[in-house]
Amino acid sequence: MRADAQKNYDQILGVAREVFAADGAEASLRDIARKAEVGMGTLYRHFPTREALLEVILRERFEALAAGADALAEAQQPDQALLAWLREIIAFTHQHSGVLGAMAAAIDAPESALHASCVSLKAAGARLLARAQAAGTARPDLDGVDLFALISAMAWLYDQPAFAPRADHLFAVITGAVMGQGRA
Amino acid sequence: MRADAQKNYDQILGVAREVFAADGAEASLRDIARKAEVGMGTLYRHFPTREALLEVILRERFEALAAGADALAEAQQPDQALLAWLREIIAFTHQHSGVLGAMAAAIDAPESALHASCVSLKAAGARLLARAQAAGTARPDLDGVDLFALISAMAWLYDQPAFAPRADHLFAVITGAVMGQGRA
DNA sequence: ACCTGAACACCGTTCAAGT
DNA sequence: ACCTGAACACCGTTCAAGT
Repeated sequence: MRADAQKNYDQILGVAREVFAADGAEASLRDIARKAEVGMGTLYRHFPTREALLEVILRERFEALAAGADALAEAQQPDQALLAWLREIIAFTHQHSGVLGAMAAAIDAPESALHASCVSLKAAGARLLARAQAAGTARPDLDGVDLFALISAMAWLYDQPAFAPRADHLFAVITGAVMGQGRA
Repeated sequence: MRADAQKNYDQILGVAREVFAADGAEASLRDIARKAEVGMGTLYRHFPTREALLEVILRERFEALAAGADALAEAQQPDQALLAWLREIIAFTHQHSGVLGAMAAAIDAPESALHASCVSLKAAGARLLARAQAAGTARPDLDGVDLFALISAMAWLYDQPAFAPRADHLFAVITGAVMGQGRA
């Protein structure tokens, strides 16, 4: 890559990190270009879609979450590992509002730049879920998509100001249902 | 109201019903004004906010749902009444995508035109919940806001194309948790 | 190669001017 | 009183023109 192109690429990425963190996944791309001091065409050249930009920013976090799933599986009981991982992923989405909405849209869209991340994150969760199910500590009638959907729904709850104060409690209710401990 | 004003009011309302049903609660107001063949100012004169327009359109449905809650309480066992009402409200939101997101935002906003509807709907659900709790067939650690939050989250799941095929199943999982039957 | 910024087609909201 | 539609400040996306 040419030196000036590399500089613009880095500049856009740095600004986008801040703006997405502040405004969520629906943040203004124009605003990002403006703050990065590049033309709109430059932003589009480097990142043809919003998803492409999000993907680069979130990739390492996704990889860490997927790796974390396997580490937890090694270290803890099946149900505790699943629960700990759910806490991790929710803590992550909590700082990136709307990201799981974008992920949900990318699950069925193979052409989306976020698709691969969705699939591997879903698979990481599905492995933990299957392990807990084999141990009899998770509902057997859930699959990877169900788990992803429930995670997304919980992330959505955390994003709503009216519900955020109760979101930790609702997390416990929903994960309780996943663990088959609805009466806990 | 002047005759021409009344005519415009009715026209806007009729068009808005269709457009909101087709495009969801975030539908373009400009599009509504255009299809109703009125100027933007006319739309704003009659409905100063998007919420005001939504409220008029949804009010009778909300009232029916609140009345339905009391009718169910008369007719059925506490847990069955609550479950049947949850089905009703989800069926309703299913046809009006995004409406519960708008409702969630209005819960903590007394100035919103949707606020009163939120409160009465929340109260209707809370009555059914309290009755089931008293009978020992619903988790005692949930309140009206929690129930509203879970309903909203389920409506959000139905609105996501990737999750919609599993939404009925996830409805069963979540309501199972409310009923304290996570292991069902 | 790569960049810029205007152009285009949208949006919500306001308001001067008309009847 | 009430209505209209242009104006303003945004947005995402594209593309001719520049270096």
